[in-house]
Amino acid sequence: MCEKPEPITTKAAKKQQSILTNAMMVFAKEGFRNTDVQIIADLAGVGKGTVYRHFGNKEQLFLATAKFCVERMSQYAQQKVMQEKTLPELIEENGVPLLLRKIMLACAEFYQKHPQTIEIMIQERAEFRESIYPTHLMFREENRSGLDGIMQIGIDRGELRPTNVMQASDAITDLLWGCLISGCLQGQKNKLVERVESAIDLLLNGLVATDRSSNTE
Amino acid sequence: MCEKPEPITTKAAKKQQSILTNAMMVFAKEGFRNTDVQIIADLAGVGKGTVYRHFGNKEQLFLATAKFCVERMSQYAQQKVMQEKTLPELIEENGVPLLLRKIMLACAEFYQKHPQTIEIMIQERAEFRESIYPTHLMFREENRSGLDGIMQIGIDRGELRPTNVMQASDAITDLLWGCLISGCLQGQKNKLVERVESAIDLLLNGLVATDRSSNTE
Amino acid sequence: MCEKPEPITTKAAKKQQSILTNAMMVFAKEGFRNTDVQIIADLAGVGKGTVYRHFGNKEQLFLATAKFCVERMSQYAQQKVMQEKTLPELIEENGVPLLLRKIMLACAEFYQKHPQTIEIMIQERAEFRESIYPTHLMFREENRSGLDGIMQIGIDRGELRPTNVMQASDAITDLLWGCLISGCLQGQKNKLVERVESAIDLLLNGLVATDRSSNTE
Amino acid sequence: MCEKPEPITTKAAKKQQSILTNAMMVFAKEGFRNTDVQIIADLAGVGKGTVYRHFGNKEQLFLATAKFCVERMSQYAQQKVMQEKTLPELIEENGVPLLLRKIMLACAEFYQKHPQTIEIMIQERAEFRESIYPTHLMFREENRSGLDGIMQIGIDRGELRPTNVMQASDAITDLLWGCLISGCLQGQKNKLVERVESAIDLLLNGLVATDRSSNTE
DNA sequence: CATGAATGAGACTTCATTCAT
DNA sequence: CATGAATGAAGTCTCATTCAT
Repeated sequence: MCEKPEPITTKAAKKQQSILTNAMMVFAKEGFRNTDVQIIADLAGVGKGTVYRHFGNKEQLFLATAKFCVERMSQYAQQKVMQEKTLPELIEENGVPLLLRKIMLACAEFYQKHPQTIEIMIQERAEFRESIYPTHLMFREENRSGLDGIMQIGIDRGELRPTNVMQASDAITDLLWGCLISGCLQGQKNKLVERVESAIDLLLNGLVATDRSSNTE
Repeated sequence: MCEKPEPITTKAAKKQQSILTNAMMVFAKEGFRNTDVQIIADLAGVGKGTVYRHFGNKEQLFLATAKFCVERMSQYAQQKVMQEKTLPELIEENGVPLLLRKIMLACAEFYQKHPQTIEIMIQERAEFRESIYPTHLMFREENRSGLDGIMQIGIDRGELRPTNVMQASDAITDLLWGCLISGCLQGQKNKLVERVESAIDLLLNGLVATDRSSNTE
Repeated sequence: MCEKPEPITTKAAKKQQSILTNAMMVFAKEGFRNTDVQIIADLAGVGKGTVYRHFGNKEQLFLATAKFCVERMSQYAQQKVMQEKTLPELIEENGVPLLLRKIMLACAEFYQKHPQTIEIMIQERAEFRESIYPTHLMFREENRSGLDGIMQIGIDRGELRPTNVMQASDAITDLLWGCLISGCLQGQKNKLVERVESAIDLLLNGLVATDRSSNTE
Repeated sequence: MCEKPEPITTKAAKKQQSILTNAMMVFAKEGFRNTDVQIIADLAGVGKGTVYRHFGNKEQLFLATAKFCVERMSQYAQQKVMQEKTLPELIEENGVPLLLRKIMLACAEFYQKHPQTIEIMIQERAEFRESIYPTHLMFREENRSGLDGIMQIGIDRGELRPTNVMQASDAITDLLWGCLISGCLQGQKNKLVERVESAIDLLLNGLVATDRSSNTE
């Protein structure tokens, strides 16, 4: 039961985790510039010096926090969508449109549970502007080929209209982010999933009436 | 008629304009917290005290700047789309889908010309979070009924699929914002229009292949 | 009586003077690193920000203080020795050996009155080491040609032994500094003049018995 | 009796030596306040705690370093000058003036080889000011009687002019220090010996032309 | 009404010292 | 006895805001 898993690594890691978790909360709540590192240290139950020992300076602490957030998101979505299956299995099971929907909803779920992550991304841009490449976009780039691949398969399978795959990837991701950010700004952090859901459905099926003989009938 | 364009007020107004314009540039480039009010005063060619006399404090200066940005955007889009015509005329001329497309592109055009506006919106959230309602969302709310109305007409005319109008409005606006922000973050401020264009087209027509009957046939 | 001399320049200059004077005292008493700029500000009766406004940062404040010290020394010695006369007049009046003696004693007098200056020079070296050229050595370089010139004249007049002028200049200045520093370190800041006096006399006349004929006779 | 040269003590002594040697280098290069004890510990290959165990605190470590420097100097000069001979033998061999010259040059040689020692002395004053009696002056005091004695003998032997012995001792030592410090500050650490040599020669023989009888002849 | 010098609260960061391991 | 992670006091510097001129 009590397997005693590497005590040394664990203790140091625990402390780092604690600092990052609290940093996430405080940065999200107060904003980067408005955050006093002392507060984070206090909440994490460590001295201010310890925070600096581990992360160097406030900027690096923030960047580490941003990375931490995105990684948690990545893990969550991976687990939620994949559930130990392979991509072909998932496509076979769901079909491409439904799979895309599931992926987006999995992301939305995470952000609804941890809306601080969105605030952190906004803070990151607000503070660093062009000087760094946004953490969550790095995640997006890393997974872009996956998304593009799925879309291509969807087109090949005749489930998606034959469109430019990259533009479609951008559109679906931009839509997700638009929903998340607007949702946050409107103070509806607890309705992110449904907002994303309805938006994705509209994107998948289109707003325009498909001709459509049937309508006039 | 209006023979004396009150020179005094005008001079004061000019100064305010100058301050706001420079504030916009500096806030967008440096971020709210990283901006020294002195710099804005210098660029505007006035003393620091004057800035404070006109705007009270740094926060109010920023908020005035944000409002200034959004109003400029509003004017631009209005003019670009309406061109002295009435809404019914526009719909008759373009049809609803094309009109929606035009509206979105007009907005995108403005933001591509003045990407600082996007940065300002990000700064606004980053600094004030829940404490104020975002300036650009106020614009969105004000024009929501217009957008909703157009969509309803589209549905009634059989040009749009019969969907929840408010959800569709949200989706199209979220998509716009997603494109703008992601475009900015990716350092592609000069491709905002084409990004919005391809995304809107996808949203209008949908990703999923329609009347698949024909495909399988 | 009350001539009202340029009030603007004077007021700003007065404040700078006040800051420098107090900086000199505090730096000399506490050492550069051990000095809190706040203390200097308090003593000068200004805010900390004012000190930074005028001098940029602590290092520049210190360097300005060092320069201030050396300039005061320079003025003092100039006035004390020259007394409105020209160099030839002085030489004619005193002869070279006596003039050298007077110069050294004038310097020594200043340092005895303001021993902080010596401490400042020590601090300068202690803090900046090779990174800057010592302020008081710059003064020394500037006046080197003068000293060398006097010595050359002394040799030409047969009052000084024909030695290497530059080495002699170095020796006499090094002796001065050795006296000043050692005097300070031994806590005999109020005996600097007499220490210098006796040392200079020994250097002028030499330690070795001049054979010499007369002695053995 | 003491056949086992206590290996434990020796090992500890080795560590102390290593710490002191490295402390000397770092203190001389970085200055007292700018030195991070961690750096010394790293260079010495021990933990920071060990440094504190051995020396108590940073100040005591520095003072120990200063003492270490002066002792090394003392040993060097002793060995270089005395070479297993007694004082009378040396005087007989060289005569007093030449012996004085040798002593000064021996000191200068050491400082030229280890100019850090000079920096350490400057640091000592810069940091501690009146609070401690300078380490190298303690050495000077200890050997003062020796120097005074030699001078007295020189006078008695008719080799030196009959001057105040203590003043002469001070002058010659001050001259040495003036040369060392000025040489260092001018960035001529590798010319200390020649600087001292020429200065001492001038002090011994004087600047003023002697027996001017011959001149007028 | 405009100005910009002065202010000082506030936040980052360093590093001497301690102490649990 | 050695270590080095943790601590927090202390000091630098910035900049929003004020106010005398």
